[in-house]
Amino acid sequence: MAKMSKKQAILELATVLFADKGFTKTSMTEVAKLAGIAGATIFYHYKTKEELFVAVIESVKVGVLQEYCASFKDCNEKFPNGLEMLLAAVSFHLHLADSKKQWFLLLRHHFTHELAAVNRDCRRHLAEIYECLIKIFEKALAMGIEDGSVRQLSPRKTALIILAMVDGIEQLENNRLYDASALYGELLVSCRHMIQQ
Amino acid sequence: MAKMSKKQAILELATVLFADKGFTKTSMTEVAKLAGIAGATIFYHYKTKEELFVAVIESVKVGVLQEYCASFKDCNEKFPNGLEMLLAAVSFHLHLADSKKQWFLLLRHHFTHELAAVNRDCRRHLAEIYECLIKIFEKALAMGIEDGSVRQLSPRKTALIILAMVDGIEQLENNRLYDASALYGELLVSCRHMIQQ
DNA sequence: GTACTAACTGATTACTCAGTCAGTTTTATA
DNA sequence: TATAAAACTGACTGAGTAATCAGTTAGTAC
Repeated sequence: MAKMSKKQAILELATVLFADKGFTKTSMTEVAKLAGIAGATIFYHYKTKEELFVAVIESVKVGVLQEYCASFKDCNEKFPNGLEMLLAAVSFHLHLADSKKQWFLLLRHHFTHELAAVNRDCRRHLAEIYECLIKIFEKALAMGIEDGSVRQLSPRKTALIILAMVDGIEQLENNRLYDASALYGELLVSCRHMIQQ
Repeated sequence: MAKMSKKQAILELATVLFADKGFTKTSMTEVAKLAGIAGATIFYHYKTKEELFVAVIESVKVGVLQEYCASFKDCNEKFPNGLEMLLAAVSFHLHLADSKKQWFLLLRHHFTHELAAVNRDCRRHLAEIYECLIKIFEKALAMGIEDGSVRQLSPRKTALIILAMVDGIEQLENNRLYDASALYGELLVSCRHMIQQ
């Protein structure tokens, strides 16, 4: 195992636990125990539990922005048209939500949005994350309208709808009542019909 | 205020609090205080906090099933074709999610699905609720394929996708980052494109 | 009125948790 | 090696928690 600072260990374990069990049911003692440090050490690095949570959200933001920047820079050249770019973006989102389940679990937790309502920093991070997710779709749709592969629609509104749809599918997956991964193919077909000329 | 049994009062207040603050952050003392009864009274009617929660979920199930039965019986006659029926069902879902926010908040809480994984009754109620929501969409789609208003697609899978989409929109609404109600019109148009012939 | 039951309660228990604090260890620097 | 700062810790506190229980009240049948 790579050596890392205790502060970093706290952040990473808190990410796992907050995502898995939620804010309230995760105890600072538990984070400390898993990190192999004294309980009080967490409070040396993070003044309160809430501050730790916001730090976790910030790290998710950094991660999401990195992933998307890496995969969608020079996107104008990479795709034949806007329609194909949008479908690629949806695929990428599904793939990322699978490989980084924790991030998206955290974003969906009720507490995250409750906190965002009263905590500036949390709200800012959340807004930046969502803006990044939406912008990719929006850009693809605008491109598609330009190049004729996408019908006349509001890129912004439709981007929000597609985000909601993809997010809804992931939620379904987490709920375990239905096998959402069996829907990925159908989802892409549906998206295509939804936006194509 | 209408007279009601204390048991009923407990159930209704618990519904509000569980929906609003989640399971963990709602204390039995708080429910009792709001109901104007002694804390121990709750444990006379419901053995544990978990049992109370399951009772709340059950009451949501009863509510959802009633609402949908009332609005979608004789649905074969009420709509010109399957496509229009599906759009009506989507509209109805959006409307219900607005007028009965608590129900859908409860269904989305992480804890609800955690509990469903280990509690038979909770799982059964949840499954019945979702099955009801999906069946309406599925029936409309199957009708639409029959009457030619809907393209060839898997009614079941597409019903799940549409449910996920609608649910995602409502989630967006609750997150308060975006005004999802401004998307309702666009959502219906998107659905139409998605499934029409 | 009496007897019986269901509904209800106040006081208490055993426990968990976020956060504090005084003091110790580690690290960096001179 | 001496000194100061940063990192870390064990022991503790006070507030809040679900659940229990012995006992009280309200309702009903006769």
